[in-house]
Amino acid sequence: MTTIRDIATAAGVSIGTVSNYLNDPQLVADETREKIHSKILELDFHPSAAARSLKTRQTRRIGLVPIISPEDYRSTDPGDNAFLELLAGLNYIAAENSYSILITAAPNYAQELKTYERLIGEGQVDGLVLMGIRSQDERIQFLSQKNIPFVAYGRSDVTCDYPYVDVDGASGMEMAIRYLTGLGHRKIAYITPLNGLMCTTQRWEGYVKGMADSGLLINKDYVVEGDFNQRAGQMSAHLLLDLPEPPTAIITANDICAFGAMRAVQTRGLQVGRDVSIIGFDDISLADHWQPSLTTIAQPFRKIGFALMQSLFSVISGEKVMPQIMVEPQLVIRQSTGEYLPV
Amino acid sequence: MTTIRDIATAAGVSIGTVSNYLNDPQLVADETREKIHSKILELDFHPSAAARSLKTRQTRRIGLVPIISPEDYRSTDPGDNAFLELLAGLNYIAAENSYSILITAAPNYAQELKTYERLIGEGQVDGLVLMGIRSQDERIQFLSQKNIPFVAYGRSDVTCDYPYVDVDGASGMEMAIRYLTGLGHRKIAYITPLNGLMCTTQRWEGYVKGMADSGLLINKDYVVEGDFNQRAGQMSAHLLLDLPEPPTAIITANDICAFGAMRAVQTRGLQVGRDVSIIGFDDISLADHWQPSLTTIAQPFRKIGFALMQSLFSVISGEKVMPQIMVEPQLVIRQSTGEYLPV
DNA sequence: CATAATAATTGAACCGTTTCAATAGATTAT
DNA sequence: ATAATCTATTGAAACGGTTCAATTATTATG
Repeated sequence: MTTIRDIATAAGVSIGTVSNYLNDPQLVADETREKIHSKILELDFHPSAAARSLKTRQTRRIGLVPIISPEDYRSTDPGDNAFLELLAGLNYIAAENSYSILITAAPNYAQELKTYERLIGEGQVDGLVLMGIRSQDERIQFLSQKNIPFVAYGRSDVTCDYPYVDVDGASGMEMAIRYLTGLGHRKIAYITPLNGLMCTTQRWEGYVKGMADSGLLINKDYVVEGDFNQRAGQMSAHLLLDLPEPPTAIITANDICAFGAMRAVQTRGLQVGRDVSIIGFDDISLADHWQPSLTTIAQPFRKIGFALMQSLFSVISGEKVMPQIMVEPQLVIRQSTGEYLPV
Repeated sequence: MTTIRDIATAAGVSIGTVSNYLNDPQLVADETREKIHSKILELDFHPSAAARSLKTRQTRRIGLVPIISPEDYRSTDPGDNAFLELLAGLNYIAAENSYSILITAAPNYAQELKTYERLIGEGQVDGLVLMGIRSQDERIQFLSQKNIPFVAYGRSDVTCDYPYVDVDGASGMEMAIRYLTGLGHRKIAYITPLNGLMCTTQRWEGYVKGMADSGLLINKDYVVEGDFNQRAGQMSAHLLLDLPEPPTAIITANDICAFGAMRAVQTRGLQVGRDVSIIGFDDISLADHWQPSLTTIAQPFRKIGFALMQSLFSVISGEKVMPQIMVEPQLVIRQSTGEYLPV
């Protein structure tokens, strides 16, 4: 293994000069710079990350902590496709700044905080990205209080102020309802995301406001507590369709859940988009390729990933600003929604 | 920040003893152990990963290098769901051994090897996991030659011997063909994965052997070079169905591709499973929830992740064995395939 | 009882960088 | 000619652990 000492010896300078070259090449004379440069190539030198990090207290790594049990696996609220898009976004900006993403699994929620604490305590990462933000999220309180750099993908109802990037879920819901009422729908059901997640609260507010704005009363029967998977969508849709007066439109927790709901509608011999309109959330790549294609409230995950990483960098660099970015979702209209047809 | 010195002082012992406690508690007397233990809790001490790693040359990190451009993103051949399952598998075993996964994006294939080199050179990771194994994969040659610990998810046609975990794609194809011919199909088309990937070669061998075993000749028109996305499946299926004598069964590159093919079949007013049988590859979670549900050759991604990580650990620990594990895929029969009905 | 063996602890060297005060040499100002 | 300034380089002290030969205390052996 080549060390900075080998380079110094080979180039006939002191290690201090090589270090200068590494960190600020301007500091060394042209001739010396050339000599060091060529020796580095020749001897295939890569400065030790550990030694660097020990001295500078910088790791150029960002931590991400999914919960992974042997069977189950919930990194976050965004589903597979969404999560990977987000990760790609994070990673792309990270790589541009020679950062990497360190993924450390926690076996369950009980170990979660410990894992964050260890990651920071051991100096494994410079900062953290939080996903799947919950109500009264302890992670936010913990990290804020300890003054550890982080960004969250999502707002929370905690007392402290913290940096986040979030999608305006309420506004998305309002758009969806405005669109549906515009099509003549009045019986608009809603399969909610998981209870306890902040996005659930926010979207609910949007649902309430959207219904009120359109002069519609909320029918408790039309609101079903759901989840992010097909099974939940399917079961919830069946519940809704079993009602004496079934809804004519259903807004779901996310696209995957919407697929399940569509399935339920179809197995009853009804036609999605004509008999029942269905709206998803996220706009994963499958939404456009589904049969019929899915109308959905799109979150630009890739860009959210960019924004999260950029925000985290500005937090890490100690700027006094606290990034709090809201992203507007977009309603993408496809075939799963259509005009209300009076029977 | 608490250091080992603080603990030593507080507990009234030398730092050597604290170090012993950290690495092999048996070495220190019961009484001393207790004292150190309580001081560590009290002072919230976490040993610095950098300092440790500098001395021991161990990082307890495993590297993974996806290719991420601002728009595109190909980590590997497995699609979203598959990749996450694999990652969950890796991460779970990693976490059990207090390892983390370090994900570092390379912007393109040209930068790929450099990224691997840097990761190892800087001592960022103890080993690497390779995915999307290609023909004459330079990564394998490079890492083998440099004696860097790694495992690959897939065999390759390189001259050197290396550790891998792989699914027997050929056997999977044979099973699929045996099953289809058993249903009476004789015109069996095949949409291949991306050219250049080793899994493409292996599955092709399985296709050839399977056809031969069933006494069927290979019709060049029935073989279409495909890809892992819906668009490719859709276009390829259209090509096949446009033939004067269209196939009655289509085996596809993966499930997502199969979804595209199903779409093509359906838009022509044909019924999947009756008029045309379709078989996917992977068995992602959607396969079972698709309409009609997809018959597919299942790869147990989660378990493959386990095996990859375990193999990598045995390579890292310097055992003389070279793990080379073959996993049998399984044919999962669902609704997208059915008996051949003579017209 | 002396000696050998065992157990517990210590102290210092070392891992490979960064950092910064000190120095040498060259250039400019007085 | 001397002092002041600037540029390029040096050398040594950190950073926070691990490791291992040396030391001390304790127990077993002949």
